[in-house]
Amino acid sequence: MPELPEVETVVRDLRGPLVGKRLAGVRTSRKKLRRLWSPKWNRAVAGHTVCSLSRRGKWILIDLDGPQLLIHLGMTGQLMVVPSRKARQDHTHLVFALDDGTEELRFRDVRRFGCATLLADRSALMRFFQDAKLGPEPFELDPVFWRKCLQHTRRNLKAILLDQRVVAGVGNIYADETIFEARLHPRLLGQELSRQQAERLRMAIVVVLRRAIEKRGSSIRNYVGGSGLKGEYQNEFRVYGRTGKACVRCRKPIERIVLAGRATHFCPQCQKARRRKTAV
DNA sequence: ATAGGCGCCTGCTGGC
DNA sequence: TGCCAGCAGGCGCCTA
Repeated sequence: MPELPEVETVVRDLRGPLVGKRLAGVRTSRKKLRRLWSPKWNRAVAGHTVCSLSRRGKWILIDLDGPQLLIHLGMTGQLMVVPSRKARQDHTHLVFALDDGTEELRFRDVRRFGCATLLADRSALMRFFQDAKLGPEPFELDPVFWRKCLQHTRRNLKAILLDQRVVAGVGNIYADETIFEARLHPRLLGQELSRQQAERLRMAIVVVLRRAIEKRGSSIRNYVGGSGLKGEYQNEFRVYGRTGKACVRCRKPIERIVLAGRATHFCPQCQKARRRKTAV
């Protein structure tokens, strides 16, 4: 479910119900997440107030006015504030009681590819992202840096867009939609792009992600934002999940291949395999 | 440097 | 109808 637009939607939805609230206590399930929640963090969190919520790539950052709570939703993670009386759904791994305990913040993750971790302060947070070599936000992607990432690599466009060190937040859906928007073939190599094509791709990322955020992300399967409202961008997919269906531009059937180990959808007519030979 | 494969998990769908 | 392979929005690790 969660790529950048979905994570951004969750963060926006949760600001209202969460900012200013005090975390009273933490309860954990026995099942282990990818990065195990350490019991000693329970005390480190208790009594702290949520100062702000933000997003970095696909990470959710909860600033506890000192300690930094970091959550990644993986493939199936959900984060929501609900009345405590409401029955806990299966696969709820972390529960933070809020204020007087009438409400709680719940982290639920069916496949447990997500994780939650606590860092001591902002500088630890900086170090965390540095160690991960997390790339820039798509909306602040410097054209010169971007070109450098493409110029000398023999990786294909799909692999490059999925690489969080190049640009943070793009996943499988938005990679396909972005490459279609730029009218490039996903199998093209970074080094094969002309300067204009590289710039077209960079702008396509921004266009696609902005639009997806406007539509509150994509709800395929059962994704809902932090408020329980569904996303609508799935109704605007032009290639993702449309194998065999007519291209919205040229009516040719959309094809599905595997690149970088992931299902990849594209229009064989609109997205040319080879860059046009430039007359020298 | 880079592609490809696997593993981590659970649940749903489509084809037989 | 029932079963099971295949597939799913992420990511880290290993090998060649």
